Formats: sequence, C-alpha cells, structure tokens
Amino acid sequence: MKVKISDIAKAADISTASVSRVLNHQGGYSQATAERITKIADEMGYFKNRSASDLASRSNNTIGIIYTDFETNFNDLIIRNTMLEAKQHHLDVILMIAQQNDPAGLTKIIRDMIERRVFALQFISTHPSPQMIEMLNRANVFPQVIGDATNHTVSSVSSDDYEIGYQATSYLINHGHQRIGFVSPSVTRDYVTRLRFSGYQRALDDHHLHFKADWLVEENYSYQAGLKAANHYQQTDIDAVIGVSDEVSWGLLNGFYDAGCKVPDQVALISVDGTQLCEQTRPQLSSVTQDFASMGKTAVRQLIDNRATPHQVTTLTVPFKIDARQTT
Amino acid sequence: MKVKISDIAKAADISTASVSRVLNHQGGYSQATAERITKIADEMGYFKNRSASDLASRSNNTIGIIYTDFETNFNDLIIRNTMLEAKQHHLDVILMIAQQNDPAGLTKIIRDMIERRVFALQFISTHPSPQMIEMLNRANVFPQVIGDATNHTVSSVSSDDYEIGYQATSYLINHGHQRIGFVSPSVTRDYVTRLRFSGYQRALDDHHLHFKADWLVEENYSYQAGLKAANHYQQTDIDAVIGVSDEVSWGLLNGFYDAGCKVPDQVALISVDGTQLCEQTRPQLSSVTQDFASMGKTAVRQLIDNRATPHQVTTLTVPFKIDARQTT
DNA sequence: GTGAAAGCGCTAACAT
DNA sequence: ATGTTAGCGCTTTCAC
Repeated sequence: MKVKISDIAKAADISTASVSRVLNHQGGYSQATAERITKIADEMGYFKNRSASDLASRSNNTIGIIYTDFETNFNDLIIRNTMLEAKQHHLDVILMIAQQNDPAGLTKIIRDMIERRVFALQFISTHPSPQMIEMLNRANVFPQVIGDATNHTVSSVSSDDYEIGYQATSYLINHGHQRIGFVSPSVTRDYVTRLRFSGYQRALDDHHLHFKADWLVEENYSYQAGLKAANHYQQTDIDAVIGVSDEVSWGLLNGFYDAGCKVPDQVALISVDGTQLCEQTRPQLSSVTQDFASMGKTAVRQLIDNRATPHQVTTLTVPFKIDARQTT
Repeated sequence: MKVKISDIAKAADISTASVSRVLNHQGGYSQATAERITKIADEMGYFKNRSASDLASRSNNTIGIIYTDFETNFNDLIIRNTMLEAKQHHLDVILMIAQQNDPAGLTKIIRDMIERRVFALQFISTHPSPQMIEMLNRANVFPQVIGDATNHTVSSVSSDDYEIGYQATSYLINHGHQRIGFVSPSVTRDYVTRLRFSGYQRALDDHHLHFKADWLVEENYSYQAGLKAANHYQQTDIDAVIGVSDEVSWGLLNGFYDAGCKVPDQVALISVDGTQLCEQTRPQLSSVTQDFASMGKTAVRQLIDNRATPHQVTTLTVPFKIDARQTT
C-alpha cells in the first residue's frame, strides 16, 4: 500500500541501493539517474519510513525536548531558539510536555524519548530526578537542563542565579529601599530559589540591612502566588519587592493595585525573567532580564560539542541584565 | 552495546519471541516466566527500540501535533487537553512547532511527521495549505485543525465563529453601545475573521446600526495590533470595541489606558478567547470564552473515531460562552 | 506455553 | 556508477 524504496527501484529498473543513495544525497551516481529517481519518487508519493531508516543506519539525529506547562512563560522563547539552532545543525527536534508534579508521567515521557533513541534530551523548566538521571545514563542519552539549575549531576545552561538575587537586591538598595520583600518558591526545596535567596541575603548583609522573616513569601512561580503575597505585604512595612518570575510580579502588581497600594510610589517592584510580559503591564515591570534565546542556542551547541564525550557534566552560564522600567 | 531483546533471551535462556510477548503484555506465557523476563530486562537496563518495534509491527499509535508560536496564548490549553485525552486512549503524542509565515518550514515539519508515520496530525493555530493537504492525503495521514477553521477540505474542531461575532456584537448593543469597533486580522484573507466579521455585520444590521469603515482595524492577533488600534480609535467616535483575541484586547486596554481613555466608561471592550489572561488585567477583560479544553479532547476522540474511515472530512463545533467581567 | 523463522523498509559494506 | 547482500531489532505467524 505505502510506496517503498523497492517500488521505486522496480519502477526505475535500478537497485534499491541506488535509490537510497540519491534520496539521501549521498553522491556516487550520475546526475541523470538522480533526476530520474527523484522524479519517480515524487510521482509515486514516496515518504521515507523513518523507523526503517533509523534502524538500518543506527543513526540518530533528533534531540528531544521535555518541558512542563509551568506557570512561567519563557518556555516558548527557549524552545523556539533551541529549534532554530537545531535546524542550523540539521537536527530534528521532538517535543513532549510533562505535567507538573507528576514524576510517574515524567518518567514515562523520558522512557518514550529513550525508546525513540533521541541522542540528547533537554529539560525546560523541569528537571530529572536522580533516578531519572540514572535511567538516562544507562540508556546512554545525554540530559541537559535549561534555565533551571539543580544540584543533581546534570549538565545545565542557565543564568547565574546567585548573582541574579544579589544584583536585584543591590539595585533596589541603591535606589534607596531598605525593607525588601522576596516572593519565591520554597527557599529550602527549590534549588534555584536557594541560590537567588542567598544572593539576596548577601546583598542585604553587604549593606548592613537586617532581614526580617515576614519579608519572605514562599509559594511558587505563579501569578496567584504574587496576588497572595501582595495581600500578605499589606501587614508589613515593606518598601520594595522582588518577584522571582514575571508571573509572580504581575500578580504582585495587580495585588497591590487591588489593595490601593501604589507601585512604585509606595512599593517598588522588580521582576525576574524579563519576558515580553514586563512591557505589557501598566506600569511596566522593571526586571532582571534573562537571555533565554541565548540559553536555547547555547544548549544546542553544547549538546553537539558533547556528543563525542558523552555524559560529561557541564554547567554553562549565560549573562543577564537589569532593565529599569516603571516599577522601580 | 545497547541491550536488545536477544540479549535478554540469551540471559533467560528463552526465545526472543517469548521475551517480546511478555514485554508487550500479550499473554500466552506463564506467570513465572513473565516475572523472570521482566526482572532480567530491568536489570540489564533494556529499552525497547521503537524504530524496530514500529517497523516490525507496522503499528502506529502516535499522533502528531503541529502548532505555531503564535501571538495567541491558548495553544497550551489545547495541547494539554489533547495530551490528556490521548493518554486516556494510550496514544503517544509528539509535538513540533512551526514558525509563523514559513510555508517551507511547515512543509518540512509535516514531512517529518509523515516519515515518523504518525497516524494523525493535528494543527493548532495554523493550518495546512491545499498542497499540504494533498501531501497528507497521499501519505494517508489524517489531518485535523483545531481552533482555526478553514475553507479547505480538512476536518476541524472549533467554535462557531460566525456566532461568536454575532453574539459579541449583540451583547455590546444590548448594553447600549452603538458604534462598535472590530480589531482583527484581514477580513478578506483570514477565514476565521471572515466568519466573525460576518456575524458582527449581521448583528449590526439586525439592530439597524450602520457600519462605518473606520470602525474596523485589520492587523493580526497580537498585543501590538491592539495597541495600534487603540491609537487609531482616538480619532473616531467608537464607544465599544471587539478585540478578536485576548492579546489584541490586552493591547487595546493598555492603548486606551496610555491615551487616558477610560475603559469601560468611555469605551467598552470585549475580548475573544477568554483565557486566564482576562482575569489578570486591570480592569479584567470581559470575553467571549472559547472552550479550548473541550476542543482538545473532542479532537482526539474524533481522530480515534475516524481512524477506521480515513479522510472523511468532519467539522465539529464546540460551545462558547460570554463572561462579563469589568470592561463591559 | 514456547520456539523457529520470516520479514518490516531501509542502509551500508563490499563487489563489480 | 550501480548492484548484491547482509543485517538493524523487533514482531508475528505457524509449528510444536
């Protein structure tokens, strides 16, 4: 039913080997036959069977991307740039989405990727547990985490999160703020947050400011978290806040608005991520802006470089900047 | 190097056939061997080679999803629900992203999907051109468009876009508005827009309102489009606007805000889509709310039902509702 | 309940 | 420049 290489071979009265050669642009045939074969293949509506091809050639030039439908909104940015870079290097990409907080589901997806024999696996706004890493190692596929560092032994490309915390805080302090809130996931459980919070604390220390417990709101990266935190801050004497994602900061902004608290006059607000969203709020959110585009591209190059030296753990860091807009 | 079924067979001193059977839960073996095989496979770190498996079984239970990184933000919603439903039916899903306005790229991706022998292909916020449809037909894969109807001969599941236009407009009229703007992509080139605009015109007619050319702004579905349109409307006597996506409406909202024009006091605003975004603006956007979750699920069921009767073109419609929030 | 063997559609030596 | 052939790793009759 489906036309295969042997059908073309028959129709062209030539061997399957030759057909394969021209269809894959491998050279070693005359211009004439090349054209003839191509034409016939076209007419017959031939489509390579990837399974057969991959199997026979033991090849493997597709990279897998796993991401979660997270509260954050920078996935697209990373994915798009990853794909762009992949295209440059003639790699195929397949995506799969994992649900949040569903280890079993994630495991299944990783399994699926392994079975499809991707040569590398990128994780965006999620990361594999130690067991999953173990599984990937056994399967000999190279995992890499983007934009979400872990203390696990996986390669990663991300921003310097400690420095993000430090810079954001310093920025606020240098603009005259003294009582600085921090809204984030759990400082103890979330690794990225731990780093950022360390930077935050260090900046406070360096400026002889004394941290107070009610400055910290531990929730997650969501808009809701921001809303809730803004509410909480009504009972405090905070004069500035760091929201650890654009969504959180948006929530903060609206929360303050709803409470009749003026931003930036009564509270300054700085976001972390710096996606488009920041320019779409009123007032526009100042932010620590991560370079997600660069992360995506760097990650792919990294994958390619390390193809030879499998499972060497590398940690790459991409520069960020601070964009002052209207909330500071 | 990579452990294969024959390795397990050897280790268990049994035939590859039996190994295959237990690994695929096909029955026809004793409980004892099942456990033994499973254990050994586990210990040896076996992962099925999908290429080989698919090839041998000529099977095919993965569905492909193609979407664009569009200005709209409902992709996630559809995708998530598509995957949920797919999981229920034990189907695998692979995603790929197409760039906007890149037919060559789309074609390549479709090709890729065909080569991977997906049994069906869903398009989200993009759709195949007639040539692409032709290609898909030849390849015998069933295409389906979600949330973006076309006049092409493809199956689709979407809202009743004419009715969306009609209802949105009527709603505004019933609330006392008479001069109603409409911000959308090209009314002539974008099929969905054509339908909605027809509904809009009809509602106007039905209420004996006379359409004026400067009520219509033809751009696209983006935030920027809304911003621009808001600007344009400063020169008009509009008293309400329909933004044809949440992004557009958000742009309108901010554009009016920037111009010092009060929403909803001076202009009312109703959005189309009704994603979370609507509750995250201030004021919150009233909207015609599409049921994207249902679309995703319906689509998958449709795909499964039609697996037997390939390439029968079906057009499914999913109910929408109107959510009055703060901009009307 | 289990095994032998013939492919699935393609690629990659190795010949010619 | 082209053909022959032996697999790639798995599934699936068909025997037993």
